[in-house]
Amino acid sequence: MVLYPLEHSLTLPPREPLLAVVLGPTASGKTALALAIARRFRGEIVNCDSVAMYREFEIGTAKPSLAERAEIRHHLLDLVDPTADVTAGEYARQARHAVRDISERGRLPIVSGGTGLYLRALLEGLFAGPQRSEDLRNSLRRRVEKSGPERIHRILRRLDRAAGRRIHANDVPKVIRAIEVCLASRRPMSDLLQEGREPLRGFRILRFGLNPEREPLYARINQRAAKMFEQGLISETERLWKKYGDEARPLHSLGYKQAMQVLRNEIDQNAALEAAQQAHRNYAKRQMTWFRREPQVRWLPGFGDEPRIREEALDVVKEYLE
RNA sequence: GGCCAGGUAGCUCAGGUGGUAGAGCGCAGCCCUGAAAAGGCUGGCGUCGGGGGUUCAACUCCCUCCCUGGCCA
Repeated sequence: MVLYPLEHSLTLPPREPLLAVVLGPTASGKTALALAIARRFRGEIVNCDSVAMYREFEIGTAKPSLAERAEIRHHLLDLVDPTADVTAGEYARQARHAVRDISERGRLPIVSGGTGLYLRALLEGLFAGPQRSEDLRNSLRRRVEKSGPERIHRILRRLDRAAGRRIHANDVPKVIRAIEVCLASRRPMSDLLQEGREPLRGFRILRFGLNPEREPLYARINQRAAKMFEQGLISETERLWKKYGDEARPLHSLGYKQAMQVLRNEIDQNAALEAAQQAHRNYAKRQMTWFRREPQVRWLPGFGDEPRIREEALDVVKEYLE
Protein backbone atom coordinates (compact mmCIF):
# COMPACT_ATOMS: atom_id res chain seq x y z
CA MET A 1 0.00 0.00 0.00
CA VAL A 2 1.21 3.44 -0.87
CA LEU A 3 0.49 5.72 2.06
CA TYR A 4 -0.45 9.32 1.74
CA PRO A 5 0.01 10.85 5.18
CA LEU A 6 -1.67 14.06 4.16
CA GLU A 7 -4.61 12.35 2.58
CA HIS A 8 -7.14 14.27 4.63
CA SER A 9 -5.37 17.58 4.49
CA LEU A 10 -5.42 20.15 1.76
CA THR A 11 -2.70 18.37 -0.13
CA LEU A 12 -4.43 15.76 -2.23
CA PRO A 13 -2.50 12.83 -3.58
CA PRO A 14 -1.84 12.74 -7.29
CA ARG A 15 -4.68 11.14 -9.19
CA GLU A 16 -3.85 7.63 -10.27
CA PRO A 17 -4.74 6.43 -13.73
CA LEU A 18 -7.82 4.30 -14.23
CA LEU A 19 -7.96 0.61 -15.00
CA ALA A 20 -11.30 -0.79 -16.11
CA VAL A 21 -12.14 -4.45 -15.64
CA VAL A 22 -14.99 -6.34 -17.27
CA LEU A 23 -15.76 -9.68 -15.67
CA GLY A 24 -18.66 -12.11 -15.88
CA PRO A 25 -19.56 -15.61 -16.95
CA THR A 26 -18.97 -16.95 -20.41
CA ALA A 27 -21.35 -15.58 -23.05
CA SER A 28 -22.42 -12.65 -20.88
CA GLY A 29 -21.14 -10.09 -23.38
CA LYS A 30 -17.81 -9.07 -21.89
CA THR A 31 -16.22 -8.54 -25.27
CA ALA A 32 -19.02 -6.27 -26.46
CA LEU A 33 -18.89 -4.14 -23.34
CA ALA A 34 -15.10 -3.90 -23.34
CA LEU A 35 -15.18 -2.79 -26.96
CA ALA A 36 -17.81 -0.15 -26.23
CA ILE A 37 -15.71 1.27 -23.42
CA ALA A 38 -12.58 1.18 -25.56
CA ARG A 39 -14.27 3.03 -28.41
CA ARG A 40 -15.63 5.77 -26.21
CA PHE A 41 -12.58 6.38 -24.03
CA ARG A 42 -9.61 5.55 -26.24
CA GLY A 43 -9.03 2.22 -24.59
CA GLU A 44 -7.06 -0.91 -25.32
CA ILE A 45 -8.16 -4.33 -24.23
CA VAL A 46 -6.15 -6.82 -22.21
CA ASN A 47 -7.47 -10.34 -22.56
CA CYS A 48 -8.04 -12.29 -19.37
CA ASP A 49 -9.23 -15.57 -20.78
CA SER A 50 -6.82 -18.43 -20.40
CA VAL A 51 -7.63 -20.27 -23.63
CA ALA A 52 -7.80 -17.15 -25.79
CA MET A 53 -4.09 -16.74 -25.19
CA TYR A 54 -3.40 -19.66 -27.48
CA ARG A 55 -2.85 -19.03 -31.16
CA GLU A 56 -4.92 -20.82 -33.78
CA PHE A 57 -7.77 -21.70 -31.45
CA GLU A 58 -10.43 -19.49 -32.92
CA ILE A 59 -13.93 -20.90 -33.25
CA GLY A 60 -14.18 -22.42 -29.80
CA THR A 61 -12.73 -19.46 -27.93
CA ALA A 62 -15.12 -16.71 -29.04
CA LYS A 63 -12.23 -14.31 -29.50
CA PRO A 64 -13.07 -10.84 -30.77
CA SER A 65 -13.26 -10.72 -34.56
CA LEU A 66 -10.37 -9.62 -36.75
CA ALA A 67 -12.29 -6.44 -37.58
CA GLU A 68 -12.68 -5.68 -33.89
CA ARG A 69 -9.04 -6.39 -33.30
CA ALA A 70 -8.09 -4.10 -36.15
CA GLU A 71 -10.21 -1.33 -34.69
CA ILE A 72 -9.19 -1.68 -31.04
CA ARG A 73 -5.80 -2.89 -29.99
CA HIS A 74 -5.87 -6.15 -28.03
CA HIS A 75 -3.20 -7.59 -25.78
CA LEU A 76 -2.49 -11.12 -24.59
CA LEU A 77 -4.53 -12.67 -27.34
CA ASP A 78 -2.87 -15.25 -29.58
CA LEU A 79 0.21 -14.94 -27.51
CA VAL A 80 1.46 -18.47 -27.10
CA ASP A 81 1.95 -21.57 -29.15
CA PRO A 82 -0.68 -24.30 -28.69
CA THR A 83 1.92 -26.66 -27.28
CA ALA A 84 3.04 -24.22 -24.61
CA ASP A 85 1.68 -24.12 -21.07
CA VAL A 86 0.35 -20.81 -19.87
CA THR A 87 0.37 -20.29 -16.13
CA ALA A 88 -1.30 -17.79 -13.84
CA GLY A 89 2.07 -16.34 -12.87
CA GLU A 90 3.18 -15.82 -16.42
CA TYR A 91 -0.16 -14.29 -17.27
CA ALA A 92 0.05 -11.86 -14.38
CA ARG A 93 3.52 -10.69 -15.36
CA GLN A 94 2.58 -10.09 -18.96
CA ALA A 95 -0.76 -8.54 -18.18
CA ARG A 96 0.76 -6.08 -15.73
CA HIS A 97 3.27 -5.11 -18.31
CA ALA A 98 0.52 -4.56 -20.87
CA VAL A 99 -1.64 -2.55 -18.51
CA ARG A 100 1.21 -0.22 -17.57
CA ASP A 101 2.27 0.15 -21.16
CA ILE A 102 -1.22 1.12 -22.27
CA SER A 103 -1.58 3.58 -19.46
CA GLU A 104 1.79 5.19 -20.11
CA ARG A 105 0.76 5.80 -23.68
CA GLY A 106 -2.22 7.73 -22.38
CA ARG A 107 -4.80 5.10 -23.19
CA LEU A 108 -7.33 3.44 -20.95
CA PRO A 109 -6.46 -0.17 -20.13
CA ILE A 110 -9.49 -2.46 -20.06
CA VAL A 111 -9.06 -5.98 -18.73
CA SER A 112 -11.74 -8.31 -20.01
CA GLY A 113 -12.17 -12.00 -19.44
CA GLY A 114 -13.58 -14.83 -17.44
CA THR A 115 -10.61 -16.57 -15.90
CA GLY A 116 -11.00 -15.69 -12.25
CA LEU A 117 -7.62 -16.93 -11.11
CA TYR A 118 -5.78 -14.97 -13.78
CA LEU A 119 -7.68 -11.83 -12.90
CA ARG A 120 -6.85 -12.24 -9.25
CA ALA A 121 -3.22 -12.94 -10.10
CA LEU A 122 -3.13 -9.73 -12.13
CA LEU A 123 -4.84 -7.47 -9.59
CA GLU A 124 -3.92 -9.04 -6.24
CA GLY A 125 -0.80 -10.94 -7.15
CA LEU A 126 0.23 -14.46 -6.27
CA PHE A 127 2.21 -15.57 -3.27
CA ALA A 128 5.95 -15.93 -3.74
CA GLY A 129 5.85 -19.61 -4.52
CA PRO A 130 8.01 -21.66 -6.82
CA GLN A 131 7.05 -22.41 -10.40
CA ARG A 132 5.76 -25.80 -11.38
CA SER A 133 7.99 -28.82 -11.56
CA GLU A 134 6.86 -31.25 -14.21
CA ASP A 135 8.86 -34.20 -12.91
CA LEU A 136 7.47 -33.99 -9.43
CA ARG A 137 3.94 -33.57 -10.74
CA ASN A 138 4.22 -36.60 -12.95
CA SER A 139 5.51 -38.79 -10.19
CA LEU A 140 2.77 -37.65 -7.80
CA ARG A 141 0.16 -38.25 -10.46
CA ARG A 142 1.46 -41.75 -11.01
CA ARG A 143 1.21 -42.38 -7.31
CA VAL A 144 -2.42 -41.27 -7.31
CA GLU A 145 -3.19 -43.64 -10.14
CA LYS A 146 -1.56 -46.49 -8.29
CA SER A 147 -2.73 -45.96 -4.74
CA GLY A 148 -5.42 -43.28 -4.80
CA PRO A 149 -5.57 -39.63 -3.77
CA GLU A 150 -5.49 -40.34 -0.04
CA ARG A 151 -1.89 -41.46 -0.43
CA ILE A 152 -0.46 -38.15 -1.53
CA HIS A 153 -2.78 -36.23 0.76
CA ARG A 154 -0.99 -37.95 3.61
CA ILE A 155 2.29 -36.60 2.28
CA LEU A 156 0.83 -33.11 2.25
CA ARG A 157 -0.46 -33.44 5.82
CA ARG A 158 3.04 -34.31 6.91
CA LEU A 159 4.59 -31.36 5.09
CA ASP A 160 1.91 -28.83 5.96
CA ARG A 161 -0.85 -29.69 8.42
CA ALA A 162 -2.87 -26.56 7.76
CA ALA A 163 -2.83 -27.02 4.01
CA GLY A 164 -3.81 -30.65 4.48
CA ARG A 165 -6.86 -29.58 6.40
CA ARG A 166 -7.79 -26.90 3.91
CA ILE A 167 -7.40 -28.95 0.73
CA HIS A 168 -9.65 -31.96 0.27
CA ALA A 169 -7.86 -35.21 -0.54
CA ASN A 170 -9.87 -35.66 -3.74
CA ASP A 171 -8.75 -32.30 -5.06
CA VAL A 172 -5.66 -33.80 -6.61
CA PRO A 173 -4.32 -30.82 -8.58
CA LYS A 174 -4.36 -28.61 -5.51
CA VAL A 175 -2.79 -31.28 -3.34
CA ILE A 176 -0.03 -31.72 -5.90
CA ARG A 177 0.60 -28.01 -6.13
CA ALA A 178 0.79 -27.70 -2.35
CA ILE A 179 3.31 -30.55 -2.10
CA GLU A 180 5.31 -29.01 -4.90
CA VAL A 181 5.45 -25.68 -3.09
CA CYS A 182 6.47 -27.25 0.20
CA LEU A 183 9.25 -29.33 -1.32
CA ALA A 184 10.65 -26.67 -3.63
CA SER A 185 10.69 -23.93 -1.02
CA ARG A 186 11.48 -26.25 1.89
CA ARG A 187 8.74 -24.53 3.88
CA PRO A 188 5.07 -25.20 4.47
CA MET A 189 2.96 -23.52 1.83
CA SER A 190 0.76 -22.09 4.57
CA ASP A 191 3.68 -20.01 5.81
CA LEU A 192 4.33 -18.61 2.37
CA LEU A 193 0.67 -17.72 2.01
CA GLN A 194 0.87 -15.79 5.27
CA GLU A 195 3.47 -13.53 3.78
CA GLY A 196 0.93 -12.15 1.38
CA ARG A 197 0.84 -11.04 -2.20
CA GLU A 198 2.16 -8.25 -4.28
CA PRO A 199 -0.88 -6.43 -5.67
CA LEU A 200 -0.89 -4.29 -8.76
CA ARG A 201 -0.23 -0.71 -7.70
CA GLY A 202 -0.70 2.66 -9.27
CA PHE A 203 -4.23 2.35 -10.62
CA ARG A 204 -7.74 3.13 -9.57
CA ILE A 205 -9.56 -0.03 -10.51
CA LEU A 206 -13.12 0.05 -11.76
CA ARG A 207 -14.69 -3.40 -11.91
CA PHE A 208 -17.79 -4.11 -13.96
CA GLY A 209 -19.51 -7.43 -13.40
CA LEU A 210 -21.99 -8.69 -15.95
CA ASN A 211 -24.78 -10.56 -14.21
CA PRO A 212 -27.55 -11.58 -16.60
CA GLU A 213 -30.34 -13.80 -15.34
CA ARG A 214 -29.50 -17.46 -15.28
CA GLU A 215 -32.08 -18.69 -17.75
CA PRO A 216 -31.34 -16.30 -20.61
CA LEU A 217 -27.64 -16.81 -19.98
CA TYR A 218 -27.96 -20.57 -20.34
CA ALA A 219 -30.04 -20.07 -23.50
CA ARG A 220 -27.36 -17.87 -24.97
CA ILE A 221 -24.65 -20.35 -24.05
CA ASN A 222 -26.57 -23.10 -25.84
CA GLN A 223 -26.99 -20.97 -28.95
CA ARG A 224 -23.39 -19.94 -29.04
CA ALA A 225 -22.14 -23.51 -28.69
CA ALA A 226 -24.43 -24.61 -31.51
CA LYS A 227 -23.04 -21.83 -33.65
CA MET A 228 -19.48 -22.92 -32.92
CA PHE A 229 -20.27 -26.40 -34.22
CA GLU A 230 -21.97 -24.93 -37.29
CA GLN A 231 -18.97 -22.78 -37.99
CA GLY A 232 -16.69 -25.78 -38.08
CA LEU A 233 -15.42 -26.37 -34.58
CA ILE A 234 -14.86 -30.02 -35.37
CA SER A 235 -12.74 -29.41 -38.44
CA GLU A 236 -10.75 -26.74 -36.63
CA THR A 237 -10.15 -29.24 -33.87
CA GLU A 238 -9.13 -31.91 -36.35
CA ARG A 239 -6.63 -29.60 -37.98
CA LEU A 240 -5.08 -28.59 -34.66
CA TRP A 241 -5.03 -32.16 -33.41
CA LYS A 242 -3.14 -33.32 -36.48
CA LYS A 243 -0.76 -30.42 -36.26
CA TYR A 244 -0.01 -30.49 -32.55
CA GLY A 245 -1.12 -33.85 -31.18
CA ASP A 246 -2.93 -34.65 -27.98
CA GLU A 247 -0.56 -32.68 -25.79
CA ALA A 248 -1.84 -29.29 -26.90
CA ARG A 249 -3.60 -28.19 -23.76
CA PRO A 250 -6.40 -26.16 -25.29
CA LEU A 251 -7.61 -29.30 -27.07
CA HIS A 252 -8.87 -30.36 -23.66
CA SER A 253 -10.88 -27.20 -23.05
CA LEU A 254 -14.61 -26.60 -23.44
CA GLY A 255 -15.95 -27.49 -26.84
CA TYR A 256 -12.63 -28.76 -28.17
CA LYS A 257 -12.76 -31.63 -25.73
CA GLN A 258 -16.13 -32.73 -27.07
CA ALA A 259 -15.02 -32.22 -30.67
CA MET A 260 -12.09 -34.51 -29.93
CA GLN A 261 -14.50 -37.19 -28.77
CA VAL A 262 -16.28 -36.98 -32.10
CA LEU A 263 -12.99 -37.30 -33.95
CA ARG A 264 -12.16 -40.37 -31.91
CA ASN A 265 -15.59 -41.82 -32.72
CA GLU A 266 -16.57 -41.92 -29.10
CA ILE A 267 -19.76 -39.90 -29.51
CA ASP A 268 -21.78 -38.47 -32.38
CA GLN A 269 -21.98 -34.83 -33.26
CA ASN A 270 -25.26 -34.22 -31.57
CA ALA A 271 -24.10 -35.73 -28.30
CA ALA A 272 -20.96 -33.62 -28.56
CA LEU A 273 -22.96 -30.45 -28.94
CA GLU A 274 -25.12 -31.27 -25.95
CA ALA A 275 -22.10 -32.14 -23.87
CA ALA A 276 -20.37 -28.92 -24.88
CA GLN A 277 -23.41 -26.87 -23.99
CA GLN A 278 -23.62 -28.60 -20.65
CA ALA A 279 -19.94 -28.01 -19.94
CA HIS A 280 -20.24 -24.32 -20.78
CA ARG A 281 -23.25 -23.95 -18.50
CA ASN A 282 -21.42 -25.64 -15.64
CA TYR A 283 -18.45 -23.40 -16.26
CA ALA A 284 -20.59 -20.27 -16.22
CA LYS A 285 -21.98 -21.28 -12.86
CA ARG A 286 -18.53 -21.75 -11.36
CA GLN A 287 -17.46 -18.40 -12.76
CA MET A 288 -20.38 -16.69 -11.05
CA THR A 289 -19.47 -18.27 -7.74
CA TRP A 290 -15.92 -17.04 -8.16
CA PHE A 291 -16.81 -13.51 -9.23
CA ARG A 292 -19.48 -12.98 -6.58
CA ARG A 293 -16.79 -12.61 -3.96
CA GLU A 294 -14.61 -10.35 -6.06
CA PRO A 295 -14.35 -7.05 -4.17
CA GLN A 296 -15.84 -3.74 -5.29
CA VAL A 297 -17.65 -4.93 -8.32
CA ARG A 298 -20.14 -2.66 -10.00
CA TRP A 299 -22.73 -5.27 -10.97
CA LEU A 300 -24.74 -4.77 -14.16
CA PRO A 301 -27.96 -6.78 -14.37
CA GLY A 302 -27.86 -7.94 -17.99
CA PHE A 303 -25.71 -8.72 -21.01
CA GLY A 304 -22.83 -6.55 -22.11
CA ASP A 305 -24.32 -5.94 -25.53
CA GLU A 306 -27.61 -4.56 -24.22
CA PRO A 307 -27.82 -0.81 -24.83
CA ARG A 308 -29.05 0.02 -21.32
CA ILE A 309 -26.19 -1.95 -19.76
CA ARG A 310 -23.66 -0.37 -22.07
CA GLU A 311 -24.92 3.15 -21.34
CA GLU A 312 -24.85 2.55 -17.61
CA ALA A 313 -21.27 1.34 -17.80
CA LEU A 314 -20.16 4.20 -20.02
CA ASP A 315 -21.71 6.72 -17.62
CA VAL A 316 -19.83 5.22 -14.73
CA VAL A 317 -16.52 5.30 -16.56
CA LYS A 318 -17.15 8.91 -17.48
CA GLU A 319 -17.75 9.83 -13.84
CA TYR A 320 -14.51 8.18 -12.86
CA LEU A 321 -12.54 10.02 -15.50
CA GLU A 322 -13.90 13.45 -14.62
C1' G B 1 -56.54 -59.21 -29.57
C1' G B 2 -52.40 -62.63 -27.48
C1' C B 3 -47.47 -63.15 -25.41
C1' C B 4 -43.04 -60.91 -23.32
C1' A B 5 -40.34 -56.81 -21.01
C1' G B 6 -41.01 -52.45 -18.47
C1' G B 7 -43.56 -48.27 -15.56
C1' U B 8 -39.06 -45.98 -8.80
C1' A B 9 -36.01 -38.31 -7.89
C1' G B 10 -36.14 -33.32 -13.54
C1' C B 11 -33.32 -37.42 -16.83
C1' U B 12 -30.96 -42.52 -17.16
C1' C B 13 -31.41 -46.46 -14.08
C1' A B 14 -30.17 -49.73 -9.27
C1' G B 15 -32.82 -52.07 -5.33
C1' G B 16 -35.55 -54.92 -1.73
C1' U B 17 -36.93 -63.38 2.06
C1' G B 18 -42.90 -57.33 3.05
C1' G B 19 -40.70 -52.89 7.98
C1' U B 20 -42.47 -46.40 3.24
C1' A B 21 -35.93 -46.30 -1.09
C1' G B 22 -30.59 -45.23 -3.65
C1' A B 23 -26.61 -43.95 -7.66
C1' G B 24 -24.87 -41.11 -11.77
C1' C B 25 -26.15 -36.84 -14.38
C1' G B 26 -28.97 -32.35 -14.07
C1' C B 27 -30.13 -28.35 -10.77
C1' A B 28 -28.69 -25.16 -6.54
C1' G B 29 -25.02 -23.33 -3.08
C1' C B 30 -19.86 -23.15 -2.07
C1' C B 31 -14.24 -23.60 -2.30
C1' C B 32 -10.07 -22.04 -5.06
C1' U B 33 -2.70 -18.29 -4.58
C1' G B 34 1.67 -20.71 -11.50
C1' A B 35 -2.89 -27.01 -15.37
C1' A B 36 -8.14 -22.68 -13.61
C1' A B 37 -12.31 -23.42 -20.15
C1' A B 38 -8.77 -27.43 -14.53
C1' G B 39 -10.07 -29.67 -9.90
C1' G B 40 -12.94 -30.31 -5.51
C1' C B 41 -16.94 -30.01 -1.41
C1' U B 42 -22.19 -29.89 0.23
C1' G B 43 -27.54 -30.55 -0.70
C1' G B 44 -32.46 -36.00 -2.39
C1' C B 45 -39.82 -37.46 1.45
C1' G B 46 -39.94 -39.04 -4.26
C1' U B 47 -48.36 -40.37 -4.56
C1' C B 48 -41.67 -46.47 -5.98
C1' G B 49 -48.15 -45.94 -12.76
C1' G B 50 -53.87 -45.96 -10.68
C1' G B 51 -57.43 -48.80 -7.82
C1' G B 52 -58.59 -52.95 -4.80
C1' G B 53 -57.05 -57.30 -1.75
C1' U B 54 -53.94 -60.13 1.90
C1' U B 55 -51.14 -58.34 6.30
C1' C B 56 -49.81 -55.38 12.50
C1' A B 57 -47.28 -53.29 8.14
C1' A B 58 -46.99 -53.31 0.82
C1' C B 59 -43.03 -49.70 -3.07
C1' U B 60 -41.98 -55.20 -2.41
C1' C B 61 -47.05 -60.64 -2.52
C1' C B 62 -52.18 -61.35 -5.14
C1' C B 63 -56.16 -59.32 -8.46
C1' U B 64 -57.49 -55.63 -11.80
C1' C B 65 -57.04 -51.37 -14.82
C1' C B 66 -53.96 -47.72 -17.47
C1' C B 67 -49.44 -46.41 -20.14
C1' U B 68 -44.67 -47.50 -23.00
C1' G B 69 -41.61 -50.76 -26.00
C1' G B 70 -40.90 -55.46 -28.60
C1' C B 71 -42.73 -59.92 -30.85
C1' C B 72 -47.00 -62.65 -32.78
C1' A B 73 -51.87 -62.32 -34.97
